[in-house]
Amino acid sequence: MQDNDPLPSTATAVGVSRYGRIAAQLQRKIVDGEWPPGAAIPAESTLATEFGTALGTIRQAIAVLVQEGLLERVQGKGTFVRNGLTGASMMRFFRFRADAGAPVVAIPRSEILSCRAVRLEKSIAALFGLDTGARGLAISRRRWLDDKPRLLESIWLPLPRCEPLQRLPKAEWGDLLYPLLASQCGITIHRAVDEVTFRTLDADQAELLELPDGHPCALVTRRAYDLQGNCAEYRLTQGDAYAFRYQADIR
Amino acid sequence: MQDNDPLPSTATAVGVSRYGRIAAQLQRKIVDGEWPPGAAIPAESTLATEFGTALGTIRQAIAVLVQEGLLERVQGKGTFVRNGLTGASMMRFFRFRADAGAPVVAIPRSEILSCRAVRLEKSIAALFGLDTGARGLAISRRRWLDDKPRLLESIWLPLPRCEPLQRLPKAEWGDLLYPLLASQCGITIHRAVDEVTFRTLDADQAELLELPDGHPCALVTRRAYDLQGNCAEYRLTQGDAYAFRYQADIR
DNA sequence: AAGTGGTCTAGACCACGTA
DNA sequence: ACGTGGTCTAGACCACTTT
Repeated sequence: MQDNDPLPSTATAVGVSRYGRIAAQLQRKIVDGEWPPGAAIPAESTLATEFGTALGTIRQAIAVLVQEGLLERVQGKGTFVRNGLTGASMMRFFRFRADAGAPVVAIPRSEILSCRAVRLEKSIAALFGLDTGARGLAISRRRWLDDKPRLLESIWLPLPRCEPLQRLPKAEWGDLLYPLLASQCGITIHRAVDEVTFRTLDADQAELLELPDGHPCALVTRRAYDLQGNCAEYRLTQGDAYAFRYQADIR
Repeated sequence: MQDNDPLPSTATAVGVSRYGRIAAQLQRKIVDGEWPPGAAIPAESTLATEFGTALGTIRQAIAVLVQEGLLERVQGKGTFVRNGLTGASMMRFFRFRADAGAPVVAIPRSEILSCRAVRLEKSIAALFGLDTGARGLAISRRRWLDDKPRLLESIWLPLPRCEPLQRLPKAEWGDLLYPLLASQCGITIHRAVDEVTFRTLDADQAELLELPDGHPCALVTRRAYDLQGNCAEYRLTQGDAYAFRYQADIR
């Protein structure tokens, strides 16, 4: 019987139970990239003999990570490491295009207005777990759908980690940030917390969105977290309030 | 070994598995009121002998209902039927009071502006599973916090079921609807789906909320469901858009 | 046919809450 | 001390997917 280190690692609610410790060890393998996104993890029976426990215990450990959204079980095929968020989910807050009932899943085109290294505001630095005055990347984007400007985004990223993006030519950015964070910086965004409030647009913002000055807008504030649970992005997104729609399920 | 009816009953995703069927049977007991909200259900071991299955199978059945939000397990004490929603959760969408960081949990005072029987709009009747032209209860409320009007609510209820409310004097309504639905009509609200959009107030609404005409407002559309999964309430809530705040967790 | 996860059994001992 | 749910074992057979 091997009975390894407790390994409280990150966010996994690890009590002292066997399956909790195993779950933490499996999570470590995912976080360290030993089991990359999309890959299948060893079969339950294999893990059971490896860890020297009963099958049911391994199943319980896997259930924890499935619940956390890190793993996905597929009957008859295996258990797979989930890919991170793509970032396309931002559109779920807005209902652009004709309300033909069809949920909009199209990815809006991204136009990078600016991208430069800055000294991070105190609160953002703290969010990233950095010291006050630490450097970060500040990105400003405008996003288009159906040849109309729809969203304005201000994005902050921690700078030692996201340095590769600084040297990347704008032409190679593409329309989605998270795949870029994965390929260039090795950061997998796995969870995000969004907060929605309402504001009005100032003159500059209104002009960029081709809306009247003072027009009401929805402001979505996003904190995105990597596999280790560290915040790796702070983002403000603004769009026409009248195009805003959000659905919440309350149990 | 007893192997009772399949009992697909309501929303429980009942495949053909043993624990699925047992989950459906347990749910039936809750829905029928045999196990009322707050009560403890029999111990796992008791249920296991009653159903003639292994303990683990019962545990799996209970897990399904816990996931659905119908049951709650408490270590060392037992497994309990959860109380329905209180309705106080509407306030989680708004941040009134000074932004002292403290989440507002206070229940706003309810002022009933009107309450009368009407012919339901086609779409609402369909939502309730009633024929077009069926009757319903239409309620208009204004809700106060800190001696200021904060929210306007329009509520529709299906009428054969909610008849007791029609005869109830306004003085006895109190501030929350759902406890009233439970005590007067035997309806337990167990789940709700909210949708948030953005509007502006018309003159009448603005006056009632003591805001300027045309002021931006958030509109929350709610469909509330009872234990059987039938819709038992349709509600529109409007409040100052600049006091609106909603947080969403994306995994 | 072989391998995977899904279901199920019949036990055991532990941790927690209450009396 | 007792009853509850929480953890764990060492098997078994089934359903699904791929070779």
